[in-house]
Amino acid sequence: MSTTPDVETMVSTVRGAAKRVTAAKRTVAEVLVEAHGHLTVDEITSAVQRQRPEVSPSTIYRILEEFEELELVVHAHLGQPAAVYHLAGIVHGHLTCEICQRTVEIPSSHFDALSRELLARYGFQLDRHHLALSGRCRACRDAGAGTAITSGATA
Amino acid sequence: MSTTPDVETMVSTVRGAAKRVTAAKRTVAEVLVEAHGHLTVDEITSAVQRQRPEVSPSTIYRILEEFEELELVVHAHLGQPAAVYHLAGIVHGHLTCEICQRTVEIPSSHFDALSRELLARYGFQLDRHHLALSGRCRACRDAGAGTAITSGATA
DNA sequence: TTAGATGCAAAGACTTTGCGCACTT
DNA sequence: AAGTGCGCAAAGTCTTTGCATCTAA
Repeated sequence: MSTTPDVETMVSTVRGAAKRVTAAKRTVAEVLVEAHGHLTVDEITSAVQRQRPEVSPSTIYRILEEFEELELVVHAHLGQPAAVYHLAGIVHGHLTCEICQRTVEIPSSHFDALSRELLARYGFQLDRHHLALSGRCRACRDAGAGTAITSGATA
Repeated sequence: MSTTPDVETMVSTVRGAAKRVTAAKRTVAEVLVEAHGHLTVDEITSAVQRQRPEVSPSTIYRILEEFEELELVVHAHLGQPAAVYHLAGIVHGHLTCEICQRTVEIPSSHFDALSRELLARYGFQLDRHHLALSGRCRACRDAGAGTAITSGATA
């Protein structure tokens, strides 16, 4: 039921919800489908503007909000202030290193036991789309805090 | 090693770090010690200003930053954009309901197994001070999304 | 045709920064 | 006395909102 949507599916969903299919929406959908990791609104905006320079950030926000209501995308808050978005259906957890800020995606199955425990003990239904944990990645731990950013930037 | 600090301990730590002990810092320390849950900067500011109206938010930010460097406090990002702060030593996880925004604190022991798994599998050292998960609390699940805010506000 | 979507600009929430004076040491 | 820390105000980042216009249906 939660397979990664493609552009056509997304377009159909929008249409099916009695919303309008616009060029901006189509482009955002394309960008999200082509992107592999998570993208900030800024990144999405830049990518969209490469094709359609007139599209404004506020429109991106509105489109993402709509896509989220339609359960086409989900967002998460990782280490940085700006939220990141990715397609729904790619259900996974995020491990963000608080030193180098890099994020690793891990299968959400790692959360199975915890999830069951939280439900049983607290009646709390874990949202598997928003799983974000912070800590220190191996590289930064090895480097001993501080001298961490060796190879790249955000993944 | 990580017992909850009291005001005196905090003051000593500040002094020991060759930082100055000011009225504002003392008041922030008091507020944090007296508070039981986590507080936003806004809440801390209001509480501090009740005693010292001249203290400005920017000072609170600077003091919290210093306290965090001294490992006296930690902050976490729960559902809302504003970060929340609490004393270090109160190591626990946070479960935030994405409907009613209420947060429950749970013992971090729930994360033991997951923590071991992440370390073994990814070399990722989970930061037990920043544990924040979102999902739906029992009340909101029972109420069936939407009609959720029945009793109170943020805990 | 007509209501939803967009673009632009302004406002809003949260946080950071610059600067000169006050206060701790 | 010396220099850190503070108050105030301005700027910065991320996000939301208002409104006139445009456009998908």
